[in-house]
Amino acid sequence: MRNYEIAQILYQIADILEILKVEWKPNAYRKAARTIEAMPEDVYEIYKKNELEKIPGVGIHIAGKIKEILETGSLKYLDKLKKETPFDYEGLMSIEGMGPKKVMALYQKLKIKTLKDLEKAAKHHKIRELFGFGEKTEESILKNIELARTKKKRILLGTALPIAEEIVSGLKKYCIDIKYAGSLRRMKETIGDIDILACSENPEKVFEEFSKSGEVIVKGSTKCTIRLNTGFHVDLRIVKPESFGSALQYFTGSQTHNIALRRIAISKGYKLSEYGLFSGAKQTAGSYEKDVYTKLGLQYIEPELRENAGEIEHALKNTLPELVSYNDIKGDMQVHTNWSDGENTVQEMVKAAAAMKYKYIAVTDHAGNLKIANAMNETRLKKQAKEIEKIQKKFPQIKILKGAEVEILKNGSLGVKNSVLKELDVVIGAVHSYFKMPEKEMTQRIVNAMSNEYINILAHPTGRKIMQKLPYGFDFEKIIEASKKYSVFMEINSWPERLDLSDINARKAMERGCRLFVNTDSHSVQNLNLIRFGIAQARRAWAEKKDILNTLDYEKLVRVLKKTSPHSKL
DNA sequence: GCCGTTTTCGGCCCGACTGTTTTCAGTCG
Repeated sequence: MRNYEIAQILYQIADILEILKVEWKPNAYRKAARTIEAMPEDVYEIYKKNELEKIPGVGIHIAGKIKEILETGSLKYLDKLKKETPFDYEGLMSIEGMGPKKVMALYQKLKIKTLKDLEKAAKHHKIRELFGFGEKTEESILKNIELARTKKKRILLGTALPIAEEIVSGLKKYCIDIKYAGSLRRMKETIGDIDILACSENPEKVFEEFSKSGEVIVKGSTKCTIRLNTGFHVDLRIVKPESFGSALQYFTGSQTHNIALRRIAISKGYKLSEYGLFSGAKQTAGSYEKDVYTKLGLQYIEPELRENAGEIEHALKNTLPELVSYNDIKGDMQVHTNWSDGENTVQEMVKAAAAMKYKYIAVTDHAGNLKIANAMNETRLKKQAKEIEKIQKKFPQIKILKGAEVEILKNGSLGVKNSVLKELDVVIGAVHSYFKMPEKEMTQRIVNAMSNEYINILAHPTGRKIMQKLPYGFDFEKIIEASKKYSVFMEINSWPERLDLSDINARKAMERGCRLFVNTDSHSVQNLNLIRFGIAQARRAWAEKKDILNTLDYEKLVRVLKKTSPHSKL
């Protein structure tokens, strides 16, 4: 049972309790759910240590329920609650504008149980007759049912960021300041909607220009929401300059981070809102985001850390890590060319990397017997090595490492002979087949591969693809141990649908003493820019510069690849 | 249901927008 699943159960309880008009308990369950959802440590581990009640927001009762969930896989309390709400509350509440109160009212007055019932009632104009409902509510229900059918759920960070950047740059000329906020600024792997914050002397003009990008859903004096033709929502908020910092703080979230921050504000006699930090009627901070944190007695917290996953406690004690920066990367360690399945030549890739001021780049085309991806055999590897040597002479400012991405076979051996691997500067191992092996065998397979003396990097270690494919089952703890034992380093793959290791797994690995690489797995020149997504996940995992090995100078990097010093001494 | 250098009882983040009703409840973020 994963943290996510436990959180979902607690959210369900909160929803039902809210429908049943129970006071405050929904907040308590929701708070516990959010904490658990964002926690890097497995709840199961905490349960084993008998420390469930140490989780913030979890008291004796919720701890008992988590225990039951972990021990039996279900929860009697939830089953009982579900019986009290014999209608599809989840489906009904998934309709925009439908909350617990309306869902319950419609059930009691019209016996509406399902989305179908709801649609039918609306079409027959039954809803407008009810007290508290009206014609417009009925129309919006019909419209939103239709939209829910086509609605896209969350989208990848790599998809959302360019959209946001385009909107921001288009509106810039009408604004004093404009920035994207929300989960996008926190660089979360998926984004629910895009939040943009601006201050301007002519807000109406900004809203007018903004409205051209999509269909207007909500429009007030300070806020406008549009729907892009992909179904995706973009919010624009306009505030006064003296509130821009506090608004940026507020709209960056996360929600749990903000709630925690506001509680600190209250405990110090302040009130914190998007308009500023107030002591009575007097604003003590607001123009600059940093001031909000400073005035609350906190270290500035980078957006990527704002998940209420320990960052506030550290900020209070001034012990936050100095995160690896977006400029710290000195080279990319996984890059494909047209020797295998990449689009560009070695020279084009090297030239692009040099333009990024990289000090080194590893050319790591697929090698071995992999049927897909045009993998190279021994002869072609040798040929490519010669070409690399030629190109190296043309680009003295950047070191080109000869490498390969090698298949980890079913039994854990590598798809290329050791005598060939020996000649390479860097060897990347990856699982590309037999994803559904039993957990024990998969673990042993990967550990076997890592014990090979020439392998350096384990690529996209869990094999997950966001919103498409779950990680293959294996014991992550054992891989962490193998990583340290054999000096084979896991990567954070920057590809937006991979981001593998994830922020949570990367943090777990680093807490256990692992160092990582951040690579793009580029298949074209443009892909080299994906590195920012990988670095973002490293930052979300609390990585400092020392934790990321491709921040090292070339000379030190080579020592790492030659495995001459143990993992712990790097 | 949780939590406490104001409290073991009595609070619980805060504000915008919409639609309904006519001063506010519900929903959303």
